[in-house]
Amino acid sequence: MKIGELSRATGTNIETIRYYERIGLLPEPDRTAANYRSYGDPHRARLTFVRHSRELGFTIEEIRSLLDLSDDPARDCSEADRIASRHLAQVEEKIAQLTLLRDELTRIVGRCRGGVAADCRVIEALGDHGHCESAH
Amino acid sequence: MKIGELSRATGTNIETIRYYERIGLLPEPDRTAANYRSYGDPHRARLTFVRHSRELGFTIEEIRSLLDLSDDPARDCSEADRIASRHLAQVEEKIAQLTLLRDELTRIVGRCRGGVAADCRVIEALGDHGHCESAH
DNA sequence: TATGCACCCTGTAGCAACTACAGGGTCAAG
DNA sequence: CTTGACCCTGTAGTTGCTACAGGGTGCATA
Repeated sequence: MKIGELSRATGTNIETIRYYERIGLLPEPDRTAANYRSYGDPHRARLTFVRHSRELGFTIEEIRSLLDLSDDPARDCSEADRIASRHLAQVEEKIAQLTLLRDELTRIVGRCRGGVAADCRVIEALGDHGHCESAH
Repeated sequence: MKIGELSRATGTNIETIRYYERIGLLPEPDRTAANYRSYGDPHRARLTFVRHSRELGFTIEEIRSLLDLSDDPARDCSEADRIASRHLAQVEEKIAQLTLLRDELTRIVGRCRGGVAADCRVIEALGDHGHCESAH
């Protein structure tokens, strides 16, 4: 399959596929006589793995480790679990942070009573951390 | 006050202060005879505004608009409210996304039973979107 | 007086993870 | 035989910083 087909099959931008190849996340595919990239099912599976992992928020380096692991079926699975667990912890931390932030923003937005900028409670709140209820 | 003092007073990296000046978020300060930047209270207040807004997740461009607004006290406050409300909506959207993601990751991590990579449920789940319960 | 040290300056390059060209080649249909 | 869709390489841009390299300044101490 050519790069456009792989792109459609996986919902990945063509430029992104070439980028993944450039950084060594995807192997270099064979080329046709016209120097077009030619992909097979293993490429598609690997790209699907990468995209799915990216959607779940794993970094490229984490994905590299996970791919290394799956390329070596005899290795112990615990590293995959460790990477995923650590990532889960980061996501939970991010949710906690954003929740504080949302509460703060809700308070700030709620203060708006219209009028001119000189009296704007939103602008006032942004300039003065003292109005905040939580650390962020 | 010199840049190091401003840095300590606002908890902002020196390089970041110079970066904000370069992109026009902070005005160019006066210079001493030795060409050192010399800041006053208005600079500190403006930088505090910027940092606080950044902590709340506003983009540089949003902050630019908010600063323009506060520089012109006669303008209507509604744009500030609009920017903050839109940002709040984005934060809520992000929380919702991350919550789905967290649930998916929790499911994936929970599947790990140890063993070798060939049988790894984590790696399997990453390679196959079909295991997922929600869109992400 | 020398010298160390903390601080300041400019300018440029790097980070993540793409995205967007510019400027060209290939191929099948009408 | 030309039009249009597709492909190629290489480079530069995005956001919001951060990290140098290579230099100058200012003050205290030996």
